[in-house]
Amino acid sequence: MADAPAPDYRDTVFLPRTGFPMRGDLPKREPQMLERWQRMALWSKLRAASAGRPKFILHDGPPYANGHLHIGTALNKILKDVVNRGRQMAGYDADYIPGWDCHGLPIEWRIEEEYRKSGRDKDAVPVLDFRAECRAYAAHWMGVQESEFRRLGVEGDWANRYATMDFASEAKIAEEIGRFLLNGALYRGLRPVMWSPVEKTALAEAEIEYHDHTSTTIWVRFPVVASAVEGLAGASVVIWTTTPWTMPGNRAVAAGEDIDYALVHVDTVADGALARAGERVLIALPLLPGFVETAGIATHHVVHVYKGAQLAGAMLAHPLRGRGYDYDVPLLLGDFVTTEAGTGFVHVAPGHGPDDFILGRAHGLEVPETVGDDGTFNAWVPLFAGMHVYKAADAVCAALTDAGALVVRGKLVHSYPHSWRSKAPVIFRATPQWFIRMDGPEDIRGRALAAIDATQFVPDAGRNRIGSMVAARPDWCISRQRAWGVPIAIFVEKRTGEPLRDPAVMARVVDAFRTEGADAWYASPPERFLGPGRDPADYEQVRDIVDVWFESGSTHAFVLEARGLPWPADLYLEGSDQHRGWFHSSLLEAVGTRGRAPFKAVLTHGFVMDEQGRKMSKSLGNVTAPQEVADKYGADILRLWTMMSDTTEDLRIGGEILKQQAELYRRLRNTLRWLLGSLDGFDESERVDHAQMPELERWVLHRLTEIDARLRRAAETYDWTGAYPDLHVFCAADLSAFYFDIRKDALYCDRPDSLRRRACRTVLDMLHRCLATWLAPMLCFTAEEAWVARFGEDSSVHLQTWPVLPAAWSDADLAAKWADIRKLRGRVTAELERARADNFIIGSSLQAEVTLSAAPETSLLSKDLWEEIAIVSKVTINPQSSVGSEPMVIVGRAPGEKCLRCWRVLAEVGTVADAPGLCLRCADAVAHAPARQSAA
RNA sequence: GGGCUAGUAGCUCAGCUGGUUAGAGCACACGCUUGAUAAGCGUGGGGUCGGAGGUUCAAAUCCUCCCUGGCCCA
Repeated sequence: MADAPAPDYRDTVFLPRTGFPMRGDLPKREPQMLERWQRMALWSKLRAASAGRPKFILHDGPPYANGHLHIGTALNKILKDVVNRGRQMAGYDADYIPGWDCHGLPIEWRIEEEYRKSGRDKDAVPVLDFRAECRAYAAHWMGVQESEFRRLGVEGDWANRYATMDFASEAKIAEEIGRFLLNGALYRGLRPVMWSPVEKTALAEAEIEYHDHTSTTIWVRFPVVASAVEGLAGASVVIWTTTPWTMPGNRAVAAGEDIDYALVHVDTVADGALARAGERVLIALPLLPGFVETAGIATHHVVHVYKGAQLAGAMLAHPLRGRGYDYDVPLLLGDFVTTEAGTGFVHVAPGHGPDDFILGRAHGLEVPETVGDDGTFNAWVPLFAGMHVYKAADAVCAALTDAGALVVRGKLVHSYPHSWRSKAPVIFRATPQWFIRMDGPEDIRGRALAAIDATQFVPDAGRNRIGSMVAARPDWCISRQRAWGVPIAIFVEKRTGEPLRDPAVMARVVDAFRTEGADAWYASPPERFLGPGRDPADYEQVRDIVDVWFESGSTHAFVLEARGLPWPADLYLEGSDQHRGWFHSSLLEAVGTRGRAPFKAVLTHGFVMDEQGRKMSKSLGNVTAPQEVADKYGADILRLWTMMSDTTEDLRIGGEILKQQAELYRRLRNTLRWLLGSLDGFDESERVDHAQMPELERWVLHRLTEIDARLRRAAETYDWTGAYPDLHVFCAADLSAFYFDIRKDALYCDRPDSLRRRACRTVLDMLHRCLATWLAPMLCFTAEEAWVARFGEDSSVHLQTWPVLPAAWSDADLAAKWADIRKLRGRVTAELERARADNFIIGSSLQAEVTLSAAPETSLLSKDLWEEIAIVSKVTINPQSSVGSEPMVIVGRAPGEKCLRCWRVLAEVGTVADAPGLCLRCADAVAHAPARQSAA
């Protein structure tokens, strides 16, 4: 007996047992999960299961069908997916229809590029063939992006996704334009627009970017020919401009009302200066010193100083008078004139600038169309006909010099608008365009502002941002001179110049588009739409297409309304750049046609930066691609990253950050794994009522009610920031490091019928159900795996709703008490550590005996419970506590032998006959518990 | 250049209606465990709260300016 081997009790211990692997192996497992959901038709099951519940509609803002997903698009879609799944599991019917934006310049540009590469001429190709190529291109990328979105776990009605190029969409877009036509808000006007001579089209603000550009600057004399003011006869007004090519379009000069202007007599000039001794010029007084130097004026004296208001009304000569520019040029007042640069006089060309246009219109000036589509001067323009405006500087300067009008010529590097596609500089050019008016009888602006007030913004700063834009924006120019889009399918009566406002014509157009697509506009003769009784010769068929922002601004009409979904949508969710983009155009479109916003709430997120907070760019090599993350770590890791970030601000991503996310994931996964293992063989008969549970279990259930409230609030308000980090802390700090660690003893070693163990397993069951369903919106793959591991292949966590927790579980007093308990426990673990480090008294905490004294907290629990909570073998509570002093913790070696089964060190070990090396509890357990079944 | 917005430990975030030695998780170091084990537990180090002024008895928290990012606009 003395040398008999120690009995091995390992098989009598209830260790965790589960097939749920420790390692996620997500890149491999996730695609299999996607196939499984496809097989089980999860989407239709979801819709069927939630039929009759309150609808939740997040209306998808369409990404552009061009190229692979980038991280920002992935972030956006994941966030949408979590919001949708969250609402679904909170008890709604969250129907989600993803969609794409298909028309527009970028795709058209790509097709043109292919043409150029293969030496084909775009203009020689029939427009319908060209459009067909664009359509095929967009369709291709829609397919690519769909599979990339789905790989990220994004769930939605993919089979019925929408696209702006669907025939039904094109028809609806035409119909929406028709609404503006019929209600009078649509008009044709001449306007200076940003025009790209390279692409031969007007550009939207979104299509413009600013780069440095070197411009020729000129100072030019405008001789005064008539003025009510004494002493101006024979003098010249000097203007300054950075765009010499606009001189042929000059029709006025503007001065500032309150600016002081000096009448200067030039006495002497430097050699080579174009300024002339003896001449008199007008210059804004603050700008005189700079001008004198620039113009090479050696000596001068100021004859008189006038206010701008005094000068107004003077009549000037165009500097090229006698060379085809013989009209008079009035001197007007403009509030846009400043003395920051130039001469304080602004040359006004109504066809070439917004300020110029507005001032010209106010004074009834002509708006000459001096420049054609291709950026060359029109044939009627004297001196410069046929010349390209970018190459006109020398010619204009030569002509001005010849006319004796040029005072100085210089160069300036400044920020100048360029086309974002061709990178070429753009010009302002007056062209006929179609507009939706903001301040007509329809009062789109006023109603849009009211709609903004009535909308919930998350975060609230968005309201201010979109509000100031709407308040300040000009009329909406919706026409584009391009091929790939929905035509502005209307006719203009040649006799009156008025658009034809006939609902029957609109209806014919819409019907044709619905069955044949917008190509019908190009493929059919006009009489098909005009109908009988109208002579096509009397009408001009508009060939412009509509701004793509108008199309995407109409998605609410063809995705929600046309499909019978609730309108307005509950939520629009996009990046913060969409304040000027989709939120904005959707708002104006819906307000203009339906009088209110198409959304009840707007959520915005920030942009994704690299780990240093810098913008991602190929040249910096700091780009993180969502596909690579999914392939290397798994989509759940990317989803986790999204939800662990503060999405209201810009977020960061990179190698280190992703590694950290993988660590966070491991904690969540192992929590689920241990739960599953510890619930092995769980039977309903084990359940214990809340009232019979130990306080520790009731405390866990209390914590569940807190997390539950947190998540439900997130689902309701869409503000998920911090919700999942809180859940993670719960798993790490409350469960793994505290509750699980404490309960391992009871779970592994107690008799299966012990109340303590049954209560624990009851709680573990609840924990598993809560964690799996709570994590499901974020970790859609892993949560499913953890659900199926317990409830079988036919089940799905996504068909569940979040458990409704009994209100009785919430117990604030208990929470306060256990906060104190954990504080004291912290002192014990710190003391145990010191005992380990300093004196090598103990290794495992079960080798320790702890004496607690001198504080009221020690009486919070009984000696036995302190042993449980502190995971030590013996606790002694010293009754001689003096109230109010710091608790004293003394650590020693626990007396007795180590129980071979539960490893507690107790004096009682070995006292039971037939149970060598066991404590009383374990002896009892071994005697009464059947040997464990071997794992299946 | 203008509007909006941010800058708290190596990382992700709390704290910010001004008030005890600024917190958490992760990472890191050290240790324990070897019955969650390519896991688990504990202890610890680490921050002049972007910078400079100012208000106040007291500022990460309020004000001003500056620096560095970001989005939008010009």
